[in-house]
Amino acid sequence: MEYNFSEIEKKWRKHWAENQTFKAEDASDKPKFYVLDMFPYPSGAGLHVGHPLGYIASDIYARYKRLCGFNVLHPMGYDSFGLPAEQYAIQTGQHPAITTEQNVARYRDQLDKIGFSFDWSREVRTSSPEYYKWTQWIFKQLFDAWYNLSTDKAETIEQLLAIFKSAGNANVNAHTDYTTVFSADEWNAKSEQEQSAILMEYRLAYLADSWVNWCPALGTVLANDEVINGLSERGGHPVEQKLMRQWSMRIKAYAERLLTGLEKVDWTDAIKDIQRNWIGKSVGCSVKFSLASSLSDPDTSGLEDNVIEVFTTRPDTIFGVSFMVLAPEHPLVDEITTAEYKAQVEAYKTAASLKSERDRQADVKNITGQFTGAYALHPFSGEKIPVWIGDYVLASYGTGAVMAVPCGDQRDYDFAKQFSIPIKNIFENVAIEEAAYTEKEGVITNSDFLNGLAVKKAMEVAIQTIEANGLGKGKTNYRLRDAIFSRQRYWGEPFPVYYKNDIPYLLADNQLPVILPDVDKYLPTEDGEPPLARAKQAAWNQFEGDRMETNTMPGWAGSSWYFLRYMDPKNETAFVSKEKADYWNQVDMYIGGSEHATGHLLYARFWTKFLYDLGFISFDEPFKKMINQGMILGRSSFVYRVKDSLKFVTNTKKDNYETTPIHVDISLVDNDKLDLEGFKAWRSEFANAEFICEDNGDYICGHEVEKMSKSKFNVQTPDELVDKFGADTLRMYEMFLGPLEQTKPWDTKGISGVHNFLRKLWRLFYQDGSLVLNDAPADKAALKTLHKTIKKVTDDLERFSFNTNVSNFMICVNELTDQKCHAKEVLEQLVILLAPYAPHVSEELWVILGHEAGTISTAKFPTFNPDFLVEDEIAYPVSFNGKMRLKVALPATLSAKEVEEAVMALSDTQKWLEGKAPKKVIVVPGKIVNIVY
RNA sequence: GCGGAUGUGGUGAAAUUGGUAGACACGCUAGACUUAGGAUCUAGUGCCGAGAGGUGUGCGGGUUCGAGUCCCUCCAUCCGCACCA
Repeated sequence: MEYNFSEIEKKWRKHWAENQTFKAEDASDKPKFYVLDMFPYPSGAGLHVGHPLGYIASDIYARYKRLCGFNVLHPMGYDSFGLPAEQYAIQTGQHPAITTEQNVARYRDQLDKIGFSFDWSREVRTSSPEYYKWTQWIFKQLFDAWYNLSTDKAETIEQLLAIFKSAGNANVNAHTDYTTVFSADEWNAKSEQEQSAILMEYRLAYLADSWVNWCPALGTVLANDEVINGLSERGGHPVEQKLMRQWSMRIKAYAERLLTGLEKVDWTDAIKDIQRNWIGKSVGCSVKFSLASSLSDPDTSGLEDNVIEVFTTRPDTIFGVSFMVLAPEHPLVDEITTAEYKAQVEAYKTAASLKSERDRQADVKNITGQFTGAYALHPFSGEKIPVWIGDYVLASYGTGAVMAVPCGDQRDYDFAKQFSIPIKNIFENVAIEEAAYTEKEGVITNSDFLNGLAVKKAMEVAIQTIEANGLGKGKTNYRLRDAIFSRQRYWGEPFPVYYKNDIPYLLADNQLPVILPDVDKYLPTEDGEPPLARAKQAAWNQFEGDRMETNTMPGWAGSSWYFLRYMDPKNETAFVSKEKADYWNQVDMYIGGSEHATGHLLYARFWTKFLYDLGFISFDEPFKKMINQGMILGRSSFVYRVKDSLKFVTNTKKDNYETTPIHVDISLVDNDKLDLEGFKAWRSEFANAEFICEDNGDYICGHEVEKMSKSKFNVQTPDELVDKFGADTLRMYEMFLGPLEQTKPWDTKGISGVHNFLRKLWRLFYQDGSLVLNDAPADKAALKTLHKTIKKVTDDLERFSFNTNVSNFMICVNELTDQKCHAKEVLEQLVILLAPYAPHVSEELWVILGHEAGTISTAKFPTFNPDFLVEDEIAYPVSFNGKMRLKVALPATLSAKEVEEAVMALSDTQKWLEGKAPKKVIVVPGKIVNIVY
């Protein structure tokens, strides 16, 4: 019997599907283990070999955990709302649901071929109404919640309303920018409209006018992380700034908890650092500067009522302030600018607003600014400080204004030099002629009550004094911004929101889901309204008030909680039941790409914390451990076209001609050798191609490692490899490629090595068509090989070293082959070890070993017995001055002293000593001998 | 500029705590076998050298009996952030 992988694999996939082998039970005596992959967006292109890499690793781990006696949850689904299906709909008119359905079917087909142990009964799709009903429901909870800083958690708006009605907002400590204080009576006297507007300032999901990244080509708003270098991530269209009324999520309320929560999770430092950086915490204090009116300019009278509030991380340098800078968009700019400077300030503001965010950032070297004519007063010295505007100050960070300390900040220093503003030095014994002194150490001078204090101490004293004088207070700022939650797209979740007199209201729970209505076209309306504005009233399954919300939710809405839905995917009365959420709890192992560091992974943590605050789940971090698989790069092939001709020259001779490299489809290339006829047939323009070949008549292509993409013709699909070599080979080969986390080039050359390994394994069972398995007790060498392998495989799995495990299996099979071992006793254990990696052939061999069909996934994982590894002899490497020169086999029982004596007695030792006496002999028992001479 | 990661044969890589550098595999060389199979088997394969031997983990230093591994300087590549006060 031969190793017929295609029949074996087909048979077992059918068996698993029919018997629901991998269905997870919601309750079990076994401990639970949740292994999750980041679910894919089902794109039209299907899977390439890079996609399954993480899925294979997680599948191996899930299968391993099952063998270790865990109740494993290992689900899969689709993040099926998204732009490509919508773009396709715009072009063809085909409803995105149809496109999505087709793509999902193709993905499923491809995934099935690889033999994953997913529990498909739990599949979720973010675009199905049964799923997005609950996405809408969670949105409702966010709308109906505020953040209580006193309890440091989200609470319901109902609770907040009760306080407002009985006591006003004076004692409410909420995360909000709303500063007006009102009493209970005042609140109760307000109109519904006024109350709604105030509550909006507290809600975690809120409507606000915000500056957004507007992409005219896509007709939609994009999140910061969907914009790359001023272009849209999808499509590469230009993006501009625009003020729009948008739904936002008050994620800033969770900034500190998102930061501290990172300490509780087992993620790589790289991802944690990206998130920390994104949250961007900085500690300092706010300081209020009052404005001075000028006697000579009557225009400035009354200015002293205004204050400019700044945020600084260096309150210790307050006496170094020699000017202030406001962002051009700062609301006080118009008010404080004197008549003399009006025109120049207006011109500067206009110039700044015309520059895109991207230009402003790209233009760091070019220092620009404009004096406003106004002066502020130093809070301690009372000195007059000129107030400038400059676009290096960002309106969206801190207070949009800075106190400039040129001696301690390089940007302030450059600005001062540019505009000849005096620079005051407040650092003792530090030269600032060339550059600012930005170290946070040293001693402060020229600074009144801070004189003689070390920087750290001066910060404390400065904050104390500022607070004591009512000039400001200690404050922490975060760079993290609230997340815009509206998109002007069709293919996303509709909001469970309607408007009456322009006040937004939620639909009732029993009206959910609000189903995506049909529209005639998937484009924005002529007035720039989102596509849903095209829907006729009758097209909505729910319609209340004057109009429905026509924005849809962003892509990250559905993916921020899908891991919870897998726990209870069919629940019609809750997004997940409390019991099931308690049972399955956190994701124990999450595998996916690191590109989601500031998007999905941050939002999912935010929603998890929110749902935890409201008591729906009992954990506040979703992903306990995470591994980020590296990208698999493609290997592109090139042909070299001789300039102005249809001649193509082989790689080794291309330097003799003037050529242009052209990407050629990798399916036409085998081991760099081009299929000439295939190439001519590939594209009509090459039908009459001529070739300048190697001397043996072959045409050899050049190659380069690049990202896989259709346009580079270097996409390798898993399907053809599965057909050629089988899923078990593909699974093992993808693991064998290198460490999971590493970026690595794809190359099919090595796949035969893995395939040959499986054939060699098969030959331990069948040789020349007949079964060679025997019941005889295994000899010592075979047991040693087996237990050595058990140990290595277990250890390597625990540290997620999937690649070295493949070689462990190869070594094991090589040794057993050399030993001519066909003992059931040994092979049975080996097959269980291998089952997570090569599940199909393992199932087949398991049956051949006499077990019931389909039971290997519940077998017991072998345990390592060190007794089998005990050695009688150790081959000691002997080095001289650290260089290994010879080996000597000595009994394992020898003491260090005995080893030394035995080694010194060797004639070879004397030879290497060249007659010199050894100065020192180091013996590490069981390991090595080093002789220093 | 800041933060993170990586750098080892012709190629993918291994070396978990400092202890034989290059396991395992691809490729290549030579040979065997044959029912010609993306077979199988044997031997070899870091570099220099006929050999003895020398040399070798991005560069340069250091610690140590011993360094791919620890410390310092520098270089290169990749990823993320970037006027964040």
